[in-house]
Amino acid sequence: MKMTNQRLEILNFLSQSAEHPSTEEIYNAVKQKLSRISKATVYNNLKFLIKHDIVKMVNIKGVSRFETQIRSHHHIICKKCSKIEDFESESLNQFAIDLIRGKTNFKIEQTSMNFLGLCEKCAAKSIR
Amino acid sequence: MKMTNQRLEILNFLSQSAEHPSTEEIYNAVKQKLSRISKATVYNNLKFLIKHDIVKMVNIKGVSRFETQIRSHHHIICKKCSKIEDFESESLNQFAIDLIRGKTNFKIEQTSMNFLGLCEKCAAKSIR
DNA sequence: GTACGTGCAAATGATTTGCGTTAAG
DNA sequence: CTTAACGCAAATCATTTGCACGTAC
Repeated sequence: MKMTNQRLEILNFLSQSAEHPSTEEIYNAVKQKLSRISKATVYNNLKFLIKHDIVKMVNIKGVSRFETQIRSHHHIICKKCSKIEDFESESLNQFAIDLIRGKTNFKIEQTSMNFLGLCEKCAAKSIR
Repeated sequence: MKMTNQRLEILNFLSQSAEHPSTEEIYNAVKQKLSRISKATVYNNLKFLIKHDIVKMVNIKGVSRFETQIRSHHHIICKKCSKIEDFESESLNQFAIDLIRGKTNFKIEQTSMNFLGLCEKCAAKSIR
């Protein structure tokens, strides 16, 4: 793997970010450090990092958002404000994988669970 | 709810389709019956049907795909060929929901799990 | 009759591509 | 050196929007 400044800064930004930034947000952030970086480079690198299982992508309302793949975890997403909360449970993963094995011939490599609903704030607001 | 021919045909096509067609595919199929239908109408109706929990959307490699919301089920997706297999398990849903309740204040309304890996065919091919 | 849905064409936004240049290993 | 990565601009693709007209209720 060839390591470039651009790749490093993207990864650096992603690993420090608790949010799940979009391509646009990543581009703007990295631009602070590498003013000449292009969007194509951001796209290329995100694709590269995903292929190498370093970064993970979630699609929320048609927008791609990214995060570093630290450990397998899942997302709890607010339907209204798009806020994402991370959620991790090894037992849930194991439960799911055990269940699937035998039922299908797919070779499962990765699980991605999204739970959709309302966050505390939006739930409070919607009681009219 | 106002029911139109366009809406009916889209729904009709989706409920007969075992695949998970994209907007483009839905448009082409419905065009056979309603030759004057526009893409905007397809988009509008899909959005409408999702809002009313009649249709569900999955995003695979940046492309939106749709299916009728018969029962809550999950997807097993091939990373290579994008083939989608449906997978249903009430006990898995229950396990996940029970686990989350208490850990977070989100009000979960819907669960969506995607399992990524290789289908039988692609797995066989990749043994080089 | 009226609000909502439709078809069309143009606009927008995200992502990809082609290509000449640059830099990592 | 050589190959992968970069930056830029143009191209493509999915989706949205504005608007005049049509139709379900």
